[in-house]
Order: sequence, then structure tokens, then C-alpha cells
Amino acid sequence: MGEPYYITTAISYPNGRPHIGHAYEAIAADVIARFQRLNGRDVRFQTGTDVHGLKMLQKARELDTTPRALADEMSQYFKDMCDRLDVSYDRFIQTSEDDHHRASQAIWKAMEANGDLYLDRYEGWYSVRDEAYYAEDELVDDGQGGKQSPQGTPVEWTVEESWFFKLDAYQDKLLALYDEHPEFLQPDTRRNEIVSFVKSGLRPLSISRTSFDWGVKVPGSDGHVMYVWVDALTNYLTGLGYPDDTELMAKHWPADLHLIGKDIVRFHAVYWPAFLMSANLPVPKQVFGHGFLLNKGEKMSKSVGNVVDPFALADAFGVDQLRYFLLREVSFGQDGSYSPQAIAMRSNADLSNSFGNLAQRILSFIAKNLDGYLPAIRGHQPADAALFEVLTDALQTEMPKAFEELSLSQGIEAWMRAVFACNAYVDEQAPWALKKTDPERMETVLATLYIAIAQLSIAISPVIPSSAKALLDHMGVPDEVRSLGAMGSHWYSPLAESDYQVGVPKPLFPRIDLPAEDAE
RNA sequence: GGCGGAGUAGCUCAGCUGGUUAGAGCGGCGGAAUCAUAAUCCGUAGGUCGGGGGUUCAAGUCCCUCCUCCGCUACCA
Repeated sequence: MGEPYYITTAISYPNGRPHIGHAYEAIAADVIARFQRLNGRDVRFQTGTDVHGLKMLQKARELDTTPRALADEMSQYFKDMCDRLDVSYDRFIQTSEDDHHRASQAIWKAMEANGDLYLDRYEGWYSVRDEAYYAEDELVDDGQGGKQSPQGTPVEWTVEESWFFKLDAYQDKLLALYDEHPEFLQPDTRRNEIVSFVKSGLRPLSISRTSFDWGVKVPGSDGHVMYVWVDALTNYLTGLGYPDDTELMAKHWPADLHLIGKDIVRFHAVYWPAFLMSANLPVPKQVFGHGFLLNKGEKMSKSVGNVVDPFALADAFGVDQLRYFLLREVSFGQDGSYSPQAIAMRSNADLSNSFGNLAQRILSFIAKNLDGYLPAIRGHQPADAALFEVLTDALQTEMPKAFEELSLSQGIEAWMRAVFACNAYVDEQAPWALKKTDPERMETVLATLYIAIAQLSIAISPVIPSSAKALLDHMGVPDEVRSLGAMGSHWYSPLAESDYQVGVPKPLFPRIDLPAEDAE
């Protein structure tokens, strides 16, 4: 096995069903994970759900069920989503699991042993009805000279016993981390925000609650459960067997990449490394805060009613079409916009017309004119070598480099350039004309294209895994060849000599015709 | 208010440490071809690079200022 690579998504808070934003993060992480596998890395990929906290408790009460039952039920939707979208996780964690409680308590004890925790009082404006604290500036006038919560519920000054973490003690170490390892937090704009936040001064962090009990118990402190972020972040360790001295921990910690949404950058770029430093554990190599998906340029929200169900999108457009669209169209790290029209256009232009049709025209030509027997290579001409050079450059240099840097859409652009080059080559060489004038040359041209199509499929397989696999299977490309390292090896002639026959292909990506209704 | 980011062809965007006629994709237009999912290929589009000022032999690319939009400015998952 190659070098270890550990990637995680954030764990989702399942107080509602998964929406397209969850799908986007899971898909992006999956593409990176699959790319690294293709790249020969020993990949571990974790995702899951964060089920503790007040909101889940409230939701459970609302539905007249227990938080655990609700957590199990809702988590299943997220698991189903991953399965539906071909998200190839190794571990799906749910924070109510026993090993996770054990890991969270272990990191707590480690921080305590390091002298960073202390018991004190948390004071603030508390709304009994909301079961939440509000900051002074969040309060609104109640119309009678008093204050009330933004929800219009009464608040009172409340004092609660709470454990605190000496976050302020880590200010300098955190700033040094950002400074010495700019790659730790990406994109740059997120790092700027965090640096200025940390520079503005850190305060101790309240990390336990006594007002409810749905969470991880604080060790040796009855009545306290951990502030959800303490246990939520710890999930990244739980999945590796922490606190035990496991092979997984040795191999995969620190994580290579925590892929998260831009809204939770602070927790991952400030609290998490501070917790880890306190517990004497190495910090992750990189945190990447991706952007949000906007529905036709507008933020999704339940109240507006423009939340999109990923299952519905997958059904309507196809899983690979959806995956391709999200990664090709959205510049990774920035917000992106999507609409049915945009998905259809992108899928039709790139997948159906350019790539799918390339495979279709060549494979069916071979199937119809050569009975599906693979043509022999009878001496290459400069044009063939030129095509291979373009392919190698795009697929084995540019694309991996871009993916390594998480410039995913740029990597796919490089792939598209290779696809264009192949279609241009087809038109220049015109095998249908060679059929009458120079059948031997025709064979070489078709063989060249066969190899090219296989390479294109292998390179794009992280993005459109099931379509790529279907095509490679149809073409009889051996499994051993399906990696970045081996895609350029000599597998074609042995396959051709083995009397392999390609069947008449079916269009890989049927064109999407949108119904006239633009609404929704 | 403070800090940070963005404003480039109809649309979506590239443009690193300043330097030949400002680029790509999509759409549009004009050709070619007919193997293929009416798919492909070639050519084309002349946009004051948000406004104004400045530095420089030379500025989307640096400085100042103004306008517009967005993000962050802690205990909410």
C-alpha cells in the first residue's frame, strides 16, 4: 500500500433530512478520496452524524420520541444519501456510539491532565423556553422597557456551573500555526478571517452544560455533558480507535484533510487544534472550508422553501451527472449556484456530447466495422504521438496537480481539453474515410482512440465512478490498469490479441431534455 | 465601525511575483464533415477589465479615493 491519506467530511447535524449542501460536501470528499486511491494512496475516508445537543433533544420531544431513536432514524437518511451518491466512506460514525463516548472522555481527560480545564460559572441571559443563552446584543425590546429573546420569549440573568477550556492560552500557538503552515487553513480568505479573529483575543471557552443531558457525560463531574463541539470534533479520532494505541491511529493521524463548510471554519481551525495541542496530539495537516450552494443565486432555507433534496436531483439527472456538475461548475472553495438548467446544460455539453459521444462513435465504429475485434496498431504517425502527448500532459500531470491542490474544477477542465483533443483527432483522421482508402491506418487510428478513451475514463473515474467503471468494463480494460500510475502501461495489445470483442455500446450519458417548466 | 474578499465579453468565470494585438467554456453567428447520443470539427464574437486620480518606459495586474455586493467580528447546532 502507498502513503496513508485520511480525509473526513464534517459530521452532519441530522435535525432534518439531508439537503444538497450535505450532498455537495460528501461528493467532494468522495472525489478527493477516490482520486487519492487512484493515485495509489492508502485512503481512509470518514463521514457521519453529530447527534448530540439541545436541538436534537427538542426535536425528539416535538416528535414524541427519544433522542436516540431520532438520531438512529435521521442518521439512516444520511447513510442512504451516501450510498445513493456513491460516496465511498470507510466509516460512518454516529456520535451516540459507545466508542465515541469513550474517545471524547479520553480527550477530555487528556486536556484536564494538561491543566487546561477548570470549573467555573457561566453567566448570561437565559431563556427557559428556548433553553438557550443569548448575548446582550441579541436581545430585543419587549415593548415594556424590558428585554426579551429574538424569539420573543422572556429571558433572565442566569448563572450556571460550567467547565471551561483555557482557549486563551493557545492564542500564540495558533497564530504560529497559521503563520508557519499557511496550508493548514484554506482557502486564503478563510485563513485571513481566522487570523484576525484570533488576533482580536481569545477567551476561555465554556465546554460543558448542565441544562440537559443528551450528550457525552463529563468524566467525574455528575450533571455535566460536554459542549457538543468538544465531542463532535473528536469524531475524527474516534474513527481511528483513539484513545487506544491502534494501527489506524499510527497510520492515519494526523488527518490529511478535514473538508468542511465555511460556516464551521472556526471550530475546526481554532478550537480543534487547540484541543489537540492540549491533549498532546498532532494537529491535522489541512482544513478546507468549501463554499455554499445557492439555488439560482439565492441561499437555501426551509422558510423560503427552496431546499433541494439530493435524492430527487440524483433521480432526475443521474448520480454521475450531478457529481460532475457540482465539481465542474463550482469553483471549489467559493459559493456556487445551481439550477436544473445549469445541470442539464453542463451534463449535455461535457458528458453527453463531448465525452460520451466520443466513446460512442469510436466503440460503435469498431463494433460495426471490425465485428468488435480490437484493431491492431500498425505503426504510429506523428499525429498519434501528438495526441498521446496531450493526453499524458492533461491526465497525468495537470489533472493530478490540480486535484492535489483541491482545484477540482480546474482539474476537470484539463480533462475536458484532452477530450476535445480526441474529438479533433477523430475528425482530422476521419477513420470512416480511411476505411476505403487505407484500412491499416484506420486500424491504428481506432486503436489509438481506444487507448485514449480508456485513459480518459480512468482519469475521470473519481468524479463519475459508476459510468467510468461501466465504460472500462465494456471495453475490457483490466483492473490493474485502472490507476494513475498504470494507465499508461501496455495493456492494449495483449487485450487485442486475446480476441476480446467490444459489443455495440449504449449511450453512456443520455441527453437531458428539460421539461418546459422553468419554475421551481 | 474594524478586518478581509469580490466587481473582466450576453452568461459562468481564468488571468502568478506589472510588459507583445485582455483569455477559456457556454450561448449566438458562419463554414466543414457525416463515424456518432441532430452529437463532432474549424472560424468568428471587437469587452472603456466598477468610477476617478496617481506611480511607471509599461497596469485588470501596484498606490490613493469613491460606488456596489459579500464574508468575518465566539459559545448556535
